[in-house]
Amino acid sequence: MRRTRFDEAPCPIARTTDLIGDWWTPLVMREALSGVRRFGDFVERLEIPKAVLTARLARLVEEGMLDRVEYQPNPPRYEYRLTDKGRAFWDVLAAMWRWGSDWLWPDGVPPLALKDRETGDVIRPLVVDEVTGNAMNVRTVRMGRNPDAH
Amino acid sequence: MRRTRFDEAPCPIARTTDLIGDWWTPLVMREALSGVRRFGDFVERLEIPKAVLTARLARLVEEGMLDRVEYQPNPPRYEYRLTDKGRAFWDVLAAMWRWGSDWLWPDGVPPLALKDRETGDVIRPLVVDEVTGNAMNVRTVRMGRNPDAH
DNA sequence: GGCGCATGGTTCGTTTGTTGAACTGACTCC
DNA sequence: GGAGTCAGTTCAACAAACGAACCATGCGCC
Repeated sequence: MRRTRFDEAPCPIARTTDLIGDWWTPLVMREALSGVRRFGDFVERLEIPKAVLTARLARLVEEGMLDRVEYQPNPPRYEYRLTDKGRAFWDVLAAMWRWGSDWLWPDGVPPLALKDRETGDVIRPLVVDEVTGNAMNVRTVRMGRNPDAH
Repeated sequence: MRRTRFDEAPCPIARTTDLIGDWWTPLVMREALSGVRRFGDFVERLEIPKAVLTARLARLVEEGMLDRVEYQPNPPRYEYRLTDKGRAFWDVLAAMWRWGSDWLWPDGVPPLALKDRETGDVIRPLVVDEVTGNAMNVRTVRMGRNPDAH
């Protein structure tokens, strides 16, 4: 089942897809972002085959989304800690959360919601343009040469 | 050993991952959102194996992200048109675009940028809370029971 | 009326990733 | 010294991805 790579693509979507474009990596990141650090906890919470988890964690460490840190010397035991890069990835998962909530429960509403940790208010992620604050819309956007390139 | 499915998961991230968690579907959607409709154009632009494209398009049609529309009767020829659900998926790709731009060009900046179709201004997608307008941040968020459920 | 071209696929052999169960190795606690 | 903990590795079966070849229908051209 060999797999085509996009890690050298000129498009940020393609490179991101290369990194997280499988059915386990986003869930591993979801767990990591919920505070999971240990191999056994990932296995238990996701029911992911251990061999697959080993491979995914290795890639995420290699890509700098997680750090593999020894948390006890004897016997050596390692845990996986989020880096800034990994933490920033939350935005992508939040966008997936919103779209999934809006479109993948045809007969109602998902049982889970995102909430503010302090106030408990429901949070609804929305993708906007940082400058104008306007919601995204494909029709008003195009891809073009980056004026800051070179 | 079929791949593990998450389409009945209670978590929107998991269901979304089930749908787009592979290395072609996000790119097929990227092309669809750039206006590509025809089988041959997807093949040409992505260099995707035709059998794989056939499978991906079938899934996207089944899930209601694309419509398969006959655009000529003799010989019958079909094209793939975005639905509202598919168009809404742009937000997820925009979040991936932003994260990829920020983190996957360690030695510079990607050659491509998103621009406003009218003004040409560079657009930087950002994920915020719809109510407060504040940027997302994992640390201030938790997942919990949806108060609107049931 | 036969020939090549366009288009939207299907078929198929090979390669490679996924799965899940069994196993490992270093250490601790009793 | 036996059971338990934990972070993995190994292995065999299977399924999916790859890419090249092939197919089917109709069109315009000579």
